[in-house]
Amino acid sequence: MAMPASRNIAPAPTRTTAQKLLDWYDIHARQLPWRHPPGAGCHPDPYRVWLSEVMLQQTGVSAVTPRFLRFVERWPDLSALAAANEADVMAEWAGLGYYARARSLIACAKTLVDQYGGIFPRTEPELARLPGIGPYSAAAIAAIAFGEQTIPIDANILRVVARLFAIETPLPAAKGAVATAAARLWPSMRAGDFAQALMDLAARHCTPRAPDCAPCPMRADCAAARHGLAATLPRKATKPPRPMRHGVALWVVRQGKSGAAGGAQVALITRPARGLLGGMRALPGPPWQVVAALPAPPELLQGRHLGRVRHIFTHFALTLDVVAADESALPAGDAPPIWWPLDQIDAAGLPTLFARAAALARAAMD
DNA sequence: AATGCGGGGCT
DNA sequence: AGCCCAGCATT
Repeated sequence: MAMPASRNIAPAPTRTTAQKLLDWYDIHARQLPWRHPPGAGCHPDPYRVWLSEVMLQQTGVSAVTPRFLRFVERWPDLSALAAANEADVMAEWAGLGYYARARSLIACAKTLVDQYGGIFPRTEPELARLPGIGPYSAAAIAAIAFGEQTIPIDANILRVVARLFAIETPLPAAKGAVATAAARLWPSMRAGDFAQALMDLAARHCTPRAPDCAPCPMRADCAAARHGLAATLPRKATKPPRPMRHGVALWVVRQGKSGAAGGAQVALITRPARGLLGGMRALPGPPWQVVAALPAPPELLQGRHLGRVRHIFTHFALTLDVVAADESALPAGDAPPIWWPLDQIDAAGLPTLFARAAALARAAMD
């Protein structure tokens, strides 16, 4: 394979580069609830490492931390999670996004209990066979929870390595070169600490937009810093524009049966298990349509227009009109709705889009 | 190799 | 308004 475009003319970073970072990490490691501090002498709980890695897939530490603490308080170990009600787990995950992660998490817990005696395998290839654990997470769990000498490469580590070696090939083509460079950089011990050290450096100093190179312990060894390229790496192919979709969410309220539990109820559905917001509860409504321009609200009066919610997904922008409607407006052919107590809507586990639509609807009804 | 899949916080 | 993030599964 040809070497990547690189300005790594000076001697390649050596093992001392890694040692500099480990020394920095021993002082500056972030304290996180799924971690043991460096030098603790034992590895953190694999259950917590696994859960944190899954939550952290495409999700930031600040968003994950409170949700992680809530989750482990509710299900403190693997057996508790494997025995959990699946709808409860999905509702607990609501708002975190990428809901296939939660379904894989449940499947993985059951697999571990049923086929592995409730014990995590400790090698990278075994871990990578489990649901929701891919190449990165398998390597990360093996290194952090079991001390295996693996090389997890996430977006943070990729960024730091691309800069250290001034790899100018655009992503995703640069991944092979980054893996080769990372293997050269990696120390022969403390693989887990080294991975987490790279992540902490990436979060604190080697940031995507405006890296702060002055405090970096590896600055002297960084080819990008020498060439003033740090802020421009890694390079990325330009992304296509985001198309627009439009939808209608129905707000259908009925009076519950009289009695102690009586009260207003709102119609919810459970979305299909696969696909967008899969397996999550939602407001009913017809399928969303791709549009070139938004329809004016008066065109969609199947009921009283309560307001509009705009929501950005990864690959399209949605405008959702929330409409108060009669029970007869529910899409024919759908399964019967779940009649959820209106005063407990916050406990329904709605993903953010529908939580915002419901909040808007309740405000508009007052 | 490319695509689908959330959401919030940053600039 | 765009870019970013402790990626994975599917095709």
